[in-house]
Amino acid sequence: MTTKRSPWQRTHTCGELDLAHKDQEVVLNGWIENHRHHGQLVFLDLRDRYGVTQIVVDSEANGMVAGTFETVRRLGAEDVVSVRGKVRPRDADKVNKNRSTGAIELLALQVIVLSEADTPPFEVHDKAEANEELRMQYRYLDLRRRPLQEALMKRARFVTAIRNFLQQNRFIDIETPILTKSTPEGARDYLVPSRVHPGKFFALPQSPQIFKQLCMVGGLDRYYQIARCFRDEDLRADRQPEFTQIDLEMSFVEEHDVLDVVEAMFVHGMKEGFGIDVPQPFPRFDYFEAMDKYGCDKPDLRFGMTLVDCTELAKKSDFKVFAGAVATGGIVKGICAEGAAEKFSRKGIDELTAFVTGLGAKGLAWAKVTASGLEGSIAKFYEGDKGKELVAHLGGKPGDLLLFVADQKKVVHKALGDLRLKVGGLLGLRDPKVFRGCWVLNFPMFEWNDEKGRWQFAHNPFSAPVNWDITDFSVDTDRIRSRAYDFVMNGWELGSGSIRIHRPALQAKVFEFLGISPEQQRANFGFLLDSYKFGGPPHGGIALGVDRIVTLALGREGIRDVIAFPKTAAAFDLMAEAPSYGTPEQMAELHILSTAKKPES
RNA sequence: GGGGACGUAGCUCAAUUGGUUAGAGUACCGGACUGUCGAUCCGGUGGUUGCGGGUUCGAUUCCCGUCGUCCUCGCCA
Repeated sequence: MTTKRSPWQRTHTCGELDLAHKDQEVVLNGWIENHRHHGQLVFLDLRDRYGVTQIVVDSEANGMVAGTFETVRRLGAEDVVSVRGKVRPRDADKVNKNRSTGAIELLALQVIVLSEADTPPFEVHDKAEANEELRMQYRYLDLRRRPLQEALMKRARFVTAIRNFLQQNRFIDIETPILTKSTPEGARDYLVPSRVHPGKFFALPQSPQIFKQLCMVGGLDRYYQIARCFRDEDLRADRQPEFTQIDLEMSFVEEHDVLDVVEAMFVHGMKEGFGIDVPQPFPRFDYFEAMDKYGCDKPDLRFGMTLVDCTELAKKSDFKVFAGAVATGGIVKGICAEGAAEKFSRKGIDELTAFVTGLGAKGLAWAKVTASGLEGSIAKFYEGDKGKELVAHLGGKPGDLLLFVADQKKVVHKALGDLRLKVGGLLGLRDPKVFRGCWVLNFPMFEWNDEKGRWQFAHNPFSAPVNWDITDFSVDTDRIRSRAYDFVMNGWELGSGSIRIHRPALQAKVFEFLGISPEQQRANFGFLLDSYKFGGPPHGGIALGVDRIVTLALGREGIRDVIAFPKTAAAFDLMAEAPSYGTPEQMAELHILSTAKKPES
């Protein structure tokens, strides 16, 4: 084997030449991004991952290899070439300040075509627009562009920082199976038929949950994995059928141990990966506190405008809507939009009203605070001292806009919580360059499923109840809390975890309450339950969504913008055209008969 | 599974109330040009208006169905 560099191979990248390389003879490799012909003088922009360098091809240049100029005349966009040339400083008035290499240009001595390109289906340079369908179909072309390259490079830096941090904090990177067992609760599984076991299927993991807990039983103490997870559910801008989590688990810990280490890890990753300083510490909210103040379990802390309970004041008023809601067991809450009075016309408020009624509220009560009192739909019910009391209760001042919803608590929180976000957005309070994290703890353990007519896990079946000694889950079920926590930033749920149950009797009791028979427990989780019989340590952990974190940090629209090869909303890979039909031979070997009608081909 | 938006030249878009030969920019091809950097100038190629059906004298336009993309509700323990 030769170790010698071939003559066409690059000595530098397209992003690194500057005045320090003056007069050097170098070789660059890259794609033709643009070409500008001036008769006997041609400019080429040569692009690689590192940047763009201007190549000058002068038909009268000394020392240029014969035929080079004719070669260059035939070049087109996206052709791959090797250019040997001499680095030449540009005149001061010809410097391109938009490029790192803008102070120089490369005077070509020889150009070799390494690969010819057809006219691409869309223009590859950054300024050209192309619809997302086409960009996904020709993803390798979109990958040549800066936005995706930047996202992938920063994503890699972030993940590397996370790995380094966890390695230094005694976590072990452990791989868990991709071919595993289907679980009955939770999201729909992707199934993989077994050839060797007729009629049986593996499932792709929705997360490594059970395996990471088994790592704790296995005495590994601290586990982590940058883990691919699979869920066969309908997609959104922030969901893909396969996605990546920073998954970790720790033994002999309580909530604060997990939260502290994850918070430090996250802050480190944001700094190293994206250069973003995230202020610490992150507030830690009890679930009900978050619901009361923000109307949701993933508060956006970039601005205030918290929900204020006005139920007591509402009782005193003659406003039938308020009184009526209270009389039927409902509540009244309001938000105070600082300085927003003049920013919302009557029409603007009508739009807000339509917004909340679309969320189930019956209407929107409002008032503008003036120097003399209140103006607006509820003003006549809150004249004089009553009005002053209301304004003071909400912390309002002249120029503020007060917005109220009266209804059952659930409706109020949904409507007013979402309204808070909408108004905050309209007032420019949700700056994408500001990052405010928080924790929400002690989620309800169960939630009622109307459709199935039974209780189900609100978080996951392994989350411990706050009270270890609980014996009967059927008493005050809706008030039982679990030691589950969410990691939230700017209104996005970025991570979720819990302290787990590690005692088999308690785990069995939880399953029993949810109507999962001992036989089902054995069939689905037997190996986990068995493991606890041999000494399961107290443990807990969390999983953070890498795709969402990167999307948020870079201010992108959706997670497809930070994934190299994403799928469509219908979970289809437009480039690979996956999934595809199995051949009859494959199907037979896998003991599979499809009931789907295959379109005539 | 439900709702909504979109689908016209390789790409990004336009096309009056349903009316003449479906246009523009860009890309591409050809020509001119030795200092451009989103080069410029001149000329040219390029269309199953996603697909199928219907209404109509006439459909890019209206209706139905279907396919695809995106958003959203359900769903995502």
